[in-house]
Amino acid sequence: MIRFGLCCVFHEAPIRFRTATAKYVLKLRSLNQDPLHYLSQIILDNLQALEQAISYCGEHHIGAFRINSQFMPLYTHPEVKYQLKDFGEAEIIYQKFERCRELAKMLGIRLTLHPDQFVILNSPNERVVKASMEELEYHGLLAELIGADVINIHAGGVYGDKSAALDRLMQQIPKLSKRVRQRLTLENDDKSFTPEDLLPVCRAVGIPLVYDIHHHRCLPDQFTIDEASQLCYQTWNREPLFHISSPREGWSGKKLTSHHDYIDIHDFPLFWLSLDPLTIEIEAKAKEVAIARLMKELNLIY
DNA sequence: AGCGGTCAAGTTGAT
DNA sequence: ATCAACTTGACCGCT
Repeated sequence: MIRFGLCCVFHEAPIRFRTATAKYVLKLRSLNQDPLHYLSQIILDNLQALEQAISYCGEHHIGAFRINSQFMPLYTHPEVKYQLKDFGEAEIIYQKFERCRELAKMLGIRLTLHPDQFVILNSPNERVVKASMEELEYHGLLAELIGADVINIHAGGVYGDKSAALDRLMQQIPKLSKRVRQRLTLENDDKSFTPEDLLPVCRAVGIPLVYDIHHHRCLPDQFTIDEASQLCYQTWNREPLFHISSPREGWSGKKLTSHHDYIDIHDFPLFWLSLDPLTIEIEAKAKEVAIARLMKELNLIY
């Protein structure tokens, strides 16, 4: 069984997640107003949106949903930081998390997380590494609360010495909590680290590799797409996860890295359909509309 | 209601 | 030197 995953937001369906800025929260505090109430209201709204998102996926044959890192906004911000138990509405929030977890389980919707570009485990700057570890621990908590089995990150920067950079990455991973390590995955990127670079790291540390075919096309290595797909697939101890996208201006355009509204069917390797099981997250700006079109073009009848 | 300025964080490469 | 890109616009406040 192949399933497609939607990333973070909806294009047409009226389901929206909220965020907050540190500036505004700090302003509330300076005005002696209660920022916790503001933040808990955002989280409650996000929980309602998540429930809607999971239901939508269930109704539209979308098998996975990636949750935005800002689900609990500013959780790790040095000047904001809060804990759920600080909220007056804490019990309701925990109940709604459980409700989302159960709904996703009942509908068979896989939930994933993708911490953003500021999580750099291999930075030479130890403050960056420390902040990254804290951010990952927040994702571990969030993953447990919603029942996500993937926390997917990139390998970080190169800093002029790729193998030293990968060594530093391998040093940091064992320091993470179990609930993060059990979910942590690496992904090949479009500028620095190929599947060839990361496969040995993943094997050594015992974490899976998310294969991003678009990144691999932007930054190829010795492996063909078929070979990389197979090798990445084999790193998984649970249902494998791949990414796909198409370049905004086509493969003859000058910027290959920005995403198109839809997936060009020619960019989709048909042999992926024989990989079972598999989750494919669709990175296309038209979001759920792009998934519907892709499924139709692939003639997948559910 | 609509719109504009603004928003935590790191690294890379295009301009 | 500056800035866009990266998983992604959404936030408040002014008119």
